[in-house]
Amino acid sequence: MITQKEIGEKLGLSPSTVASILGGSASLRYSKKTRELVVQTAKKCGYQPNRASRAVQRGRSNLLGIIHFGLALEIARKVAFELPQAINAAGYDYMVVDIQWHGGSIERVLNEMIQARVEGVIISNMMEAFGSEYIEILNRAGIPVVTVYGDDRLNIVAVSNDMRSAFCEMGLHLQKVGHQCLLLTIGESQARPVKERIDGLEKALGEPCPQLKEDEFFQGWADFRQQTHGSTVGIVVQLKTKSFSYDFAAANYAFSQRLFSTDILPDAIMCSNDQGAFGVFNAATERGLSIPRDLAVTGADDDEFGKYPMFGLTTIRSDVAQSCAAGVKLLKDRIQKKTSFRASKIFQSELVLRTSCGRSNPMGGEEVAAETRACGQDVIPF
Amino acid sequence: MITQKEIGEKLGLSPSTVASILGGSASLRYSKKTRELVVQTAKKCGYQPNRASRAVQRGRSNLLGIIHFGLALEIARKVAFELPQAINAAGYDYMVVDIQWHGGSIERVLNEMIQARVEGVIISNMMEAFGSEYIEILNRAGIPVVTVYGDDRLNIVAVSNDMRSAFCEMGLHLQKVGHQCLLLTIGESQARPVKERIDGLEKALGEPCPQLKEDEFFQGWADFRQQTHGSTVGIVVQLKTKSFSYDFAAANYAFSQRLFSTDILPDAIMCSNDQGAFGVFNAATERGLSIPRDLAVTGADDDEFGKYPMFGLTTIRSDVAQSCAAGVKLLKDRIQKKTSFRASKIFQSELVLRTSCGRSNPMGGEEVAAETRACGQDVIPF
DNA sequence: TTGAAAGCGGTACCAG
DNA sequence: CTGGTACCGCTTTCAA
Repeated sequence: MITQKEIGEKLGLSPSTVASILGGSASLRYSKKTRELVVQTAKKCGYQPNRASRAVQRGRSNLLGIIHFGLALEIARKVAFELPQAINAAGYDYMVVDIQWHGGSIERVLNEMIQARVEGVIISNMMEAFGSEYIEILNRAGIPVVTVYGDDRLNIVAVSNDMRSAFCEMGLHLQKVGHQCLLLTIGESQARPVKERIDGLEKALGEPCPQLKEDEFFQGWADFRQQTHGSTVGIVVQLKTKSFSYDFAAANYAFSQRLFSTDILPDAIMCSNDQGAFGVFNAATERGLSIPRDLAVTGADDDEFGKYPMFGLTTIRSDVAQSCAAGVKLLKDRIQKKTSFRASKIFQSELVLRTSCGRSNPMGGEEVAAETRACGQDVIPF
Repeated sequence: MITQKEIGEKLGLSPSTVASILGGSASLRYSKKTRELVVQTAKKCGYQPNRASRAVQRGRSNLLGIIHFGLALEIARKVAFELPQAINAAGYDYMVVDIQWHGGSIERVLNEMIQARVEGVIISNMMEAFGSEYIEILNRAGIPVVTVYGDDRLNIVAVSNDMRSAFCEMGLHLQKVGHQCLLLTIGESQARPVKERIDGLEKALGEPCPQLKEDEFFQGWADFRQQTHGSTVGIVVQLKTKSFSYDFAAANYAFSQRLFSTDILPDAIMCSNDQGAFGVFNAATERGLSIPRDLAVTGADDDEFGKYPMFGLTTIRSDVAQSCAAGVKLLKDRIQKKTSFRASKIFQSELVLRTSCGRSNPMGGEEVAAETRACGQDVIPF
């Protein structure tokens, strides 16, 4: 790989001349002839600036770090797709790391980022495993952090969509079409996105829901169903999920198998995301149950698969590009010290009504005709 | 972020002393007291080496580049998961880029890699869009290239699994259980992994198959089916897929809808991958067809979803970790000039028999009982 | 056992 | 218009 110095030697020019011309900063002061000569030679020899040298000299890397927690969820892949574009648009380059790629070692991932001297970090779908001790590591290194679709309990700047309003709307709709016993499945996380889902359901029901672990739930399920028959109720069931991976499909599949084997069905199962809903669908099919005839199922995230008539999944859609762009903007502001205070951002989502929740009008022809409804409002707290 | 120089100033030591101790190379020559002092101080102050400075001085980045073409396919995500681990195990760090993240601009991605001075590049699931002009760019920059599950027509070192043997085995099995008219759907790529699938099917049939574009296929389908009734035949149908994205599910869904609307069914549809098979499943369900009662469907890649009883998808399983490790090893050898010649590697795969291909014995209890059968042999050509 | 010094590939400032 | 020079953070060699 050719260097500026070598180009200078080739042309009988000093390295600083070549540097000024290729660096672009003061290139206009040089004669057109020299400029063209240098630029042409550089191109001919395939010169590309050395990012590392530039970073050393400038004292800044121009890099933002992106941290993922696995890309199994389609929503995470949407973020993975949008963030780099938003970052480039903001004039930064980026480096991507997935906690899973390092066997779950968060510390190692953070050290890589610090060694690369990233100027800021964006964490996608931040899980609880990312505790305050890790935020502290980044703080000590002077690296600001923003999370997109993550937990904001650690006093981090967070961008998210208003899942509370969305799940409330969904709960209201389920009631409207006649469902009374609503079951919400969540994972082991107690992070904000999860809390919002629960809050939303409770708001729709007008009362708090019991929140049970899987085993507790099955101990009381039969009695509960009998006693509450005829009234509108909700239960939150906390499923076991592996840490560092979102195996919602498997968790909801296993839970549904067990649930269906009791032969006592709720009216609707609301899953935290579409992956979970697919797990319910699989268990239902296996058991010979039909959705939505025997029970309704809903998800969240608007995965591609849910659009197919096999599922026709009622879900919640968020504008991922919007959130990613906002996250990058907030991070850039923090890097440039434009904001010293916490300035999270919440966007509204859309309720997408398809067939799985038992709507009256059936699906259309070639494509599933989906209604959508805006949920929540764009909010800037603090 | 503290530097070695600053640690030296703090302790009244010269920067080179600090450097030698923290760099590890010659640290044993220093007194135990000095060593511990430096190491403790560094830890206390959160010192982390500056990757860029180190790269500048050493003249090498210690980085390998990973290029993806989208992570929608589960097999691509498996590669994304395994490669970093294999790379770290080989003593390198890595940078990851997805062509999709840059709106499909391969050139831009390559320039990022070159500017980061990666010492080698691994391309995952390389598509045809990655033409010889791009290989040429990397060659000129002196960067060796290896592809895992990619095309090897460009004279690149390639690691792959023996899809020819696997598809042959699958074709033979389908015949064994009574299927005669076998339809193989492929995308627009003519890359080696695709060719191998076709070759495998043709080997199983003992004769070449006609290869048709979607429209051509439907022109002759009814006649063809009638004329070949009672004999074992195969057709390859080339579906339209978007470049830079593997939307196999959508392509196979659309094709199957059209196919099923003719009311003339093949005995089996073999898809290039499981995603495609899911598309067929969706179209079949929509049409009220049952798999495998009305027709058989097979895939490849062994996606998680295919294991569920909803699909019970017969598929082909490859050891991704094995291929990734081999790819990294080949790349490392090329970087260290241990191999000047082409040395690709082919591993065997496994045929996973589930219910979708219409086997006699039905699925078991909790899990789908799958038979598996080894396909092909580990081969080192050249 | 320690430190001085050269150098990696750039950037940026200033003198001529 | 062009070139000299200092410097960024780190590595490595060699002399003390």
